[in-house]
Amino acid sequence: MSCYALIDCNNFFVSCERLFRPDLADKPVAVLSNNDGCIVARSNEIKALGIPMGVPLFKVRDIVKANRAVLFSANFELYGDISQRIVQLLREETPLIEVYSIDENFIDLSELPIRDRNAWAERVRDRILKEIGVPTSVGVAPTKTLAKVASTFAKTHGDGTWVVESDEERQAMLRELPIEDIWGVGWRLAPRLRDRGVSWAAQLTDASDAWLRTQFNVTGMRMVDELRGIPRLPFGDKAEQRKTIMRSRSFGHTVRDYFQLESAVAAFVTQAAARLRAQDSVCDGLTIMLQLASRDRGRKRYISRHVKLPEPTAHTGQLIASSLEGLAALYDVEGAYKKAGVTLTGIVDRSEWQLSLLHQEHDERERGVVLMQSVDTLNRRFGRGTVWHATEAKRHAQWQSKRERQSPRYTTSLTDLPRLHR
DNA sequence: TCTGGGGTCCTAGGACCC
DNA sequence: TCTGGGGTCCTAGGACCC
Repeated sequence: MSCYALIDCNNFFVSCERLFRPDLADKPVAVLSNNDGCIVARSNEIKALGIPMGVPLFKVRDIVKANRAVLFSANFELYGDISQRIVQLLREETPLIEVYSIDENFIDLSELPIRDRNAWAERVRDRILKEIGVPTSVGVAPTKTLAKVASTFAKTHGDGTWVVESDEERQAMLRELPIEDIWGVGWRLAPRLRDRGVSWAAQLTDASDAWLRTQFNVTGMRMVDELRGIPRLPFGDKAEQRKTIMRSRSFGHTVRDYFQLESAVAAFVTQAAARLRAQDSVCDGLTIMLQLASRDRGRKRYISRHVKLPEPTAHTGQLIASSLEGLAALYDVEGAYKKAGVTLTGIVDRSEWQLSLLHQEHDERERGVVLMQSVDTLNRRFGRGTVWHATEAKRHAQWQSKRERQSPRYTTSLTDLPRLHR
């Protein structure tokens, strides 16, 4: 039978900040999103104050102040580095790992010769806590969705671990799981299901497929199967192959100047293209998106334009050229913009696409790919932005987000090393 | 001609997660 | 309680073509 583990880092960004600030161990601590806009990570003390996930900072400013909560701007360089150390540790356990997000890793335990899964889960949890210093919740179950549920039970019902071995245990867990806590049921679906008398996950797995199909699309049906113990989600490398890749950022200030938009778009394309090459793919189109500074009855307004590429590519220069066509078509001198973004679409494996190529064209394209790979290697080794495209023109980069409360890059920059003595 | 069927591409936006 | 972040996937509806 299939068996997956989810290793979920508790309050991850907060845990990373606390690694170098032990004085904050039992204080209310939160981490903000880019541009210091929303709260995206909360210590238990912050959660206890009733501050929800993703809330805009301005809405909770008073309660933050009254409780002397400590706020940090997001420091992704630090979190990314700690995350990589955890992945490395897990790889010592098994190569069958899927890096799901910066703070979540799945492991396929199906084929591993483990006699006692409880003991395994506890040992892994202990290792990450002792060797890296980050507390985790480890859930083990027959599907990825159930492992995710188990990891939340590890927090609420267990001592950091929760293992589902039998079908009785699976059903017992689902009888205690409110539908809104299911991975894939959000604020829209949950009230609708409750209206129809469904409050617990077990009621979903017991429902007839005919009825379920009237409530869910393909994604929802997949989710129910997963809860029933039937794996429907891909695992491993395949799961990391994105069908779309997006990079976007809100500006620190409203932007009107075309050249600043150009430099922002070029920077986003550069990042997205590196991600595209990292999964060894090419794309055949891209969409440029701008968010307008003005609102329509409180709603955000977006405009977008899709550009079809002359041929599939992963070449940053070609992608930037096409993206600027799209930007020029969207741009209005009268416009004021809050945010820009780029989405790469029509993504296919490079090998798949190469099969359709003629021989003589092949060499020339291959040289472009090799050049780009060298750029990626340099930027990986010496830091993002070591080699960059002229259009990114740093002198125009006044669109950068706000980061007013960022902690030092303790682990990735020599100038930011913690000091023991003055 | 405004029409009927079917396919594809684009835009806008919904829904969810962290 | 549904948005002052970022990201992915999905779908409805319109335009356009055959």
